[in-house]
Amino acid sequence: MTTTSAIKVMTVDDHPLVRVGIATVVNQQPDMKIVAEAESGPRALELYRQHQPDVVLMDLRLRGDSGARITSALCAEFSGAHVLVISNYDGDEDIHQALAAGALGYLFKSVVEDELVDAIREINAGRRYLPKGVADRLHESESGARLTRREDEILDLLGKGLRNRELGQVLGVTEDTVKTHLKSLFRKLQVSDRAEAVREAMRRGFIHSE
Amino acid sequence: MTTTSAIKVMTVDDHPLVRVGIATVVNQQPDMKIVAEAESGPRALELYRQHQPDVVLMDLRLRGDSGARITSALCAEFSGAHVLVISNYDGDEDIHQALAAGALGYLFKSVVEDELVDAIREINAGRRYLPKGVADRLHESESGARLTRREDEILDLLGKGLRNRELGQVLGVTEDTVKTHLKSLFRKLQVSDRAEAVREAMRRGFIHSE
DNA sequence: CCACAACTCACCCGTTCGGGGGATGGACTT
DNA sequence: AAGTCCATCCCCCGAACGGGTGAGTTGTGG
Repeated sequence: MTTTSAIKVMTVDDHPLVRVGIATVVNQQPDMKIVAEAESGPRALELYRQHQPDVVLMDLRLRGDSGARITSALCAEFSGAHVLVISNYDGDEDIHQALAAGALGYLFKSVVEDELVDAIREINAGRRYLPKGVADRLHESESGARLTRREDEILDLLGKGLRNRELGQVLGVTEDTVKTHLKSLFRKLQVSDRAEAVREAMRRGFIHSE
Repeated sequence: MTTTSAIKVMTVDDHPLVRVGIATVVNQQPDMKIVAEAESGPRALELYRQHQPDVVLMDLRLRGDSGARITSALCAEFSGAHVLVISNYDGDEDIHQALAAGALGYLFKSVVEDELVDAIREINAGRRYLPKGVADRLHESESGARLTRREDEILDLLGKGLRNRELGQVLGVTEDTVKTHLKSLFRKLQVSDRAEAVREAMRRGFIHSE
C-alpha cells in the first residue's frame, strides 16, 4: 500500500489536548495523515508553506488571533487552500465570518470522530460541509441581521458600560447619531435594551468576553 | 512490569475529540491509564461506581449539565473522589464553584501534555493543583465580590432585557427592592449599568450565553 | 443617473435608570 | 444581647434611555 494518496492534514488550534485528539483520530484513518500542527496564526502560514497540506482544520478562536483572519490570509496566499473550521461556538456570526473568509466547511467541537473524518474527505474533494441546520440559519442571518460597521463598533462599546454621550465622543459623532444607530441595532437584534443587546451579541458571536 | 500501581483515570467531557486527546496523552504514560470515559453527568456517576477511578478529569461545562454539580454529586457519594477540573474558561466564578464543589485541582484546556500528567499525579496523591496565578485570584474574589442569592438571580435575568418592574414581578418583589439589589450588584461588580454588568458577569463566569 | 444603503443630525416625549438617603424584620454569629 | 448580613420596602430626583419621525449627505452599484 502506498501513501501517495493519503490526505495531508494540518491542525491549527492553541489547545494541545485538542490537537492530540484530532491527530489521533485522523492518523487512525488509512487515507489521511497529520503532517503539521500549528498553535498560532503565523505558525499556520509558515507550516502551510512548508507542507502544503490538502486540508486545514482551523480553530476559530485562538489566543488573541481569529481563525477567520488566518483563513483569509491562507486563502489569499494559497487560493486552493481547503479549510475546515472547527469551533466550540455556534454563534451565527462566527460561522458567517468563517465562510466569508473562505472556509469550505464548519464543524462543532462536539463532533464525533466519524463526522470529522467524513468532513475532511468532503473538504478535501473541494465540497462544502456544514452541520444540519446551520445552512438554514445562514440564510436567515444573511437576510435578517447583518450589522453595519458603525453598529458593530457601537456593539463593542456597549458592553463596556459607556453611555450614549460617551459612545458619541469615542466615535466622534453626536449623541443623537448614536441613538439612531442603537435603534436600528436593537431592531436588527430584536432586543429592547442594551443589556439584552450585549447578551444577544455574545450569543451570536458578534462580541466576546474573553 | 505489573499494572497494579497504574493510576486509574476517568474523563468526563462531552467533546469526543477532547476525550481522545486526553486519553491518548494519559495512556502514553506508563503509570496511568484511562479506565472510563463519560460524556454526561449521569454517565459519570454510573461509570465511577463501576470503575472506581483514582482520578476524575472533569469538564466544567457540559451540554446542559454543570461540572460543578457533578463534582458535588460525586464527592457526596464517594468522599474519597479525586476530581481535577479541566475547563476552557478562566472565569473566577467557575473556578470557585469547582473547588467549592470538592474538586482538588483546576486546569485550563490550554495546558500542555506535561502539565496534565503532572496534575494527575498530584491529584492522585490527594494534593491540590492550581495553575500559577489562580490561587491569588481566588483570594481576591473571596474577599471582594461574592454575590448573594438574590443578586445572582437578578443577574441571570438582566441579560434577558427585563426592566426593573418586570424583574420584580418575576421574583415576586417590589421594583424598589430590585433596584436595591441592583445597586449593590453594580457596586460589587464595579460597573455602572446593566449592560456592563452582563458582560462582566459573563467574563467572570456568573452567567453564560450558551 | 438614479436608487439604495449607510451615516449623520435633530427634536419630542414618556419611561426607565442609577444613585442617594433611610427603615424594618429575620437569620446567623459571636 | 449586640453585631452583621440579607432581603425587603420606601422616597426623591436628575440623568439617561427608547422610540417615533423627519431629513441632509455621502458613496456604491445597478
